[in-house]
Amino acid sequence: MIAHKIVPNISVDCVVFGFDFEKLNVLLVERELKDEKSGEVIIRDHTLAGYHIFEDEDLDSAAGRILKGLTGLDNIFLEQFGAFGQLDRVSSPRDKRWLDYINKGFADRIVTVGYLALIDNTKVTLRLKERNVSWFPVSMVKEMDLAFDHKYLFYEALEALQRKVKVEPIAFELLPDYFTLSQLQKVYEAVLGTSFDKRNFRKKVAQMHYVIALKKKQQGVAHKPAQYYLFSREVYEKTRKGRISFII
Amino acid sequence: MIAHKIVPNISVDCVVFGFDFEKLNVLLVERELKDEKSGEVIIRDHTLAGYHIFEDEDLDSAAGRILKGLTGLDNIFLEQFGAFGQLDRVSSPRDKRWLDYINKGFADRIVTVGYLALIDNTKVTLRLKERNVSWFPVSMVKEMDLAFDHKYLFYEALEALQRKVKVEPIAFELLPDYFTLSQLQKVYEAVLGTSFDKRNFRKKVAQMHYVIALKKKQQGVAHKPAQYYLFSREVYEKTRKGRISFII
DNA sequence: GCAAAAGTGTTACCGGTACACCCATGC
DNA sequence: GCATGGGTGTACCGGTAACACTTTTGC
Repeated sequence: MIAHKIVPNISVDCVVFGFDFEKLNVLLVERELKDEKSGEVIIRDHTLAGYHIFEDEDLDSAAGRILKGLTGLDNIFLEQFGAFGQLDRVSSPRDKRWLDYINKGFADRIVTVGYLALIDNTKVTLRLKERNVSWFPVSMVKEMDLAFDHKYLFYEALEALQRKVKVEPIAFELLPDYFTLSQLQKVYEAVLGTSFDKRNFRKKVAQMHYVIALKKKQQGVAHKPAQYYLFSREVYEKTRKGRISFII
Repeated sequence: MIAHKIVPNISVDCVVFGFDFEKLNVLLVERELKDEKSGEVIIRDHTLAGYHIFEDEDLDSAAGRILKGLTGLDNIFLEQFGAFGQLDRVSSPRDKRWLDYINKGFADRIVTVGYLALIDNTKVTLRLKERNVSWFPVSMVKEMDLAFDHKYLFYEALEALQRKVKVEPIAFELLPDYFTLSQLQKVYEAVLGTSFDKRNFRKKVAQMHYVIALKKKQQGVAHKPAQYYLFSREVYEKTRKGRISFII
């Protein structure tokens, strides 16, 4: 393995969202520091998935590399939601102690670029146990301790997700390749924190010609089996409407 | 004046838009390099308004500082539209030569944070002539030479502006405090590159209760004088609709 | 046969769009 | 009085929202 030189004052942090057909979850990494002598736990909290960028990679590659490391997946949906450079973002006593401890030559002043990542839960559950990484319901984050300004970054990412999901077909990134309309509805509801009328929802989806019914149906379920659908990006790109009107 | 230490590998670049009641313009800084002996012009092109951040300021402050320097204005509308860290963004021969020439200790690898700035033209026209800075019609940029990846940044900013203007009340940032409805319509048209029906546009504005008619009317114009309006952010914040529906 | 989720239509209202003429002012 | 931009209403259409029952399957 080649040793890459890190850029000491620039990092990327990924807010990775996943959907378990019930609720929206976020991927967090456990951070633990024990006193070397007493074994007493000094720090135990969580961080976003992030790391410094390398001298020889750009920002998107750095984010991709981090996600690949955590999930084993390439081609994850990734989009910036902001750059954060507050002077004090890395300087709480707890965080300073942590930085001293890991001692990798990071700067005191770190600007981080936040990436929103959406992943299909069904493709990753396996790999997570190998690492101190796990899914947490989005609703639980507000009671958790997160390192640095990561709680702030998390909420910025969540807002970006909520904004974008209304306007771009990104909800599909949280679902498997084949999904039912109920699952699709639940993603939207989980992300936006609302609920929709089933019939109206389906009428709307019916107008999205890029959501295509398959021959396949659910099997082995104790109710009327649902039709599977897929999202076609090609059809989307061809048929997207150029809505020019602006909103009140 | 205190000497601030710059961060050699992090900059901000501001894409400053202005509106002259006709078309959308962008503020660009002339860059010129002459050969010391022959006086021959080696580089003459334009750059965005940008500079490295200082060790003791955050990203927003850096952008604010740069704008203050160019326009004399505080409280300009400022919003990030992305962070850019391509490995080659600063490495064309021309740009390398320029960096050698100014020789301020910048790094080879610079990550820049792009800021979208919207300013009220009527408040700045005075100060510009003092500097090698001027307004260019947005439509002219495609034929211009811009430094580094600034043309790319410019178009990213323009797209961000077009996206946001449909969804947030930022068009007002490009207008004076008091404006007529025709002026408002023209801003939207200039930004989005479309045209709207006058009656429909006014019906829409009538539903924006945060656009408030004043007693004042235009004076000295060779036609029916127009009513002035103002944008009230307070009313906007109070009455904004929580549209939850998503778009096809 | 019953529990569980899938699937389906109608009506009422509102917002969007298309479209043409009169008004107030300066010169 | 004429040129210039300001200002206004109506009819149609399509999208959104509210609402309840039947269907298919596993057990």
